[in-house]
Amino acid sequence: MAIDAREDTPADAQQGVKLNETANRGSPRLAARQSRDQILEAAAECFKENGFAATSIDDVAYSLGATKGMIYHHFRSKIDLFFAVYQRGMEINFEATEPETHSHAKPLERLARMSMAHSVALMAHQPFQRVLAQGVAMHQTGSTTAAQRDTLSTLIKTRDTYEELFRTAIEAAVADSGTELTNPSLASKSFLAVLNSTVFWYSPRRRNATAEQISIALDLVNYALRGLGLHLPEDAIDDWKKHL
Amino acid sequence: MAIDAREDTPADAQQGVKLNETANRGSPRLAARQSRDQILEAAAECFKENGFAATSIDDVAYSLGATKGMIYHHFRSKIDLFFAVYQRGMEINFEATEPETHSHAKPLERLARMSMAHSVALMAHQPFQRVLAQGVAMHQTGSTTAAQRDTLSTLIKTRDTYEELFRTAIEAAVADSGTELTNPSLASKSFLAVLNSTVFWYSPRRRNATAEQISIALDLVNYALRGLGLHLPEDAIDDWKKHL
DNA sequence: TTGACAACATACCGGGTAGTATGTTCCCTG
DNA sequence: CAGGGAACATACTACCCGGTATGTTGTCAA
Repeated sequence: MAIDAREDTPADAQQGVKLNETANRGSPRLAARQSRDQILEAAAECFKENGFAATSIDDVAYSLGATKGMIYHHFRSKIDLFFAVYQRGMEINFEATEPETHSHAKPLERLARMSMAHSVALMAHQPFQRVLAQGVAMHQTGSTTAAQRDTLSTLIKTRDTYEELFRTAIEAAVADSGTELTNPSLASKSFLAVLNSTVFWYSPRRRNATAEQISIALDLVNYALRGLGLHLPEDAIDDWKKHL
Repeated sequence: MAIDAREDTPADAQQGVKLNETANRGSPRLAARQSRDQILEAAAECFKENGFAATSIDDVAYSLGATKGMIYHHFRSKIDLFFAVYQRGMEINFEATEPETHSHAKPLERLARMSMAHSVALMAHQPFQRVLAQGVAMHQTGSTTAAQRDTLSTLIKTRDTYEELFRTAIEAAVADSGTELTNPSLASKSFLAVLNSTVFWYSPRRRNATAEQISIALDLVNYALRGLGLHLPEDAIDDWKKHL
């Protein structure tokens, strides 16, 4: 009986689409998890659209066909909801990229694989990624209370360790190529700036845009690597092109 | 008598610093211009700190030691103020970069000079540049009324022509080098992404940070050019290093 | 001198929104 | 088959903030 749990298509999270009123009947814990996930996706979409400050809890609730009470049942405050979305965004990135760091491939190929994974994940989960960007901007400035600043700092540290993944991979690849970087910190910042640039202009064309995303990612990775003085071998490129 | 007009140091635009109460006595037009400029800088700072939506007119007024009435005397609405700041930011960029486009130097050097000018201006006027970024983000999403969307579109077009400056300079430099770009649009986007990346992490150390800024800009331009498959000649690099 | 106007400050209004307090409806356990 | 609690919805409040209406002061032109 626990399985009238709906397989929600993401498209279900649209404006005014009432949640199945007989839903959330199974294990309460499971139901809560699903609701929470739906809130996170809806919130990510809203935050992406209008930014944190300009998004009201009612906006998020309405996009779920639910009410404010529901959201405050799952999250203590608006900022808490934002933090949760941020965290989910980081989880997405880690799950996409971290496995590649354990690859036994050569440093250059490992870096390339990480970069491709990162870039594609970025385009595939745009709303969450824009929230990440907002969170970083938030951290540089004023997030009112001390408690908020604390949690935010914690979240940013997660991001820092994520960037650290690339930093070490970059240095390994450069060292392996026999060259050297004048300013490793700046280089890795620039490297990620290229990969992250899609956040500001990319929006998926249609369903199953993965081919398009891979193609873009390949170009970006190529550019970013050349900036470091590295070059992706032809066979590796062809390997990726098969996926499109 | 028109010159008790103060030479305002930027540091004067601090929280709670009352404007000289006997100021703005000279030509009313001149006084208005000064007030307007002060508002623009204060607003840029506030928008940079907390973002457009989270910044109140009272915030901006308070940072000037003035009141809401003063600001509404110079600007019709909050969004109008934002647009004015945006426009000022674009003016800054054009004044810095556009002269270099008329240079008779070789395409590569011209592109390099443009990029350096752009990058340094970006770091020297950070608050305005962050407002530019916000404006772009705003444009991608929802800016309520139709009139606002119109003016915003106009402003974005200014930005597009600015990017066009780089686009053509990039293609000229690449063509001159004998190579070719697989995807010119993506390449120029990546190129600017590198140069613009400072907006998200750079904050000036102390007074007269121009040396630091030039040094950073040089690294960024180097990276961005290599991404295109180009290389800045050593003597050009040395030329810039003299300025530091 | 006067009065018109620029350049503000003060006072106030109304809509929107974060957060809360309180129902209501199921489910699941004992 | 109670009744406790999870998972919401409804109703309400208090506050913030954009915008306006109005007051005040100095200046300049006639």
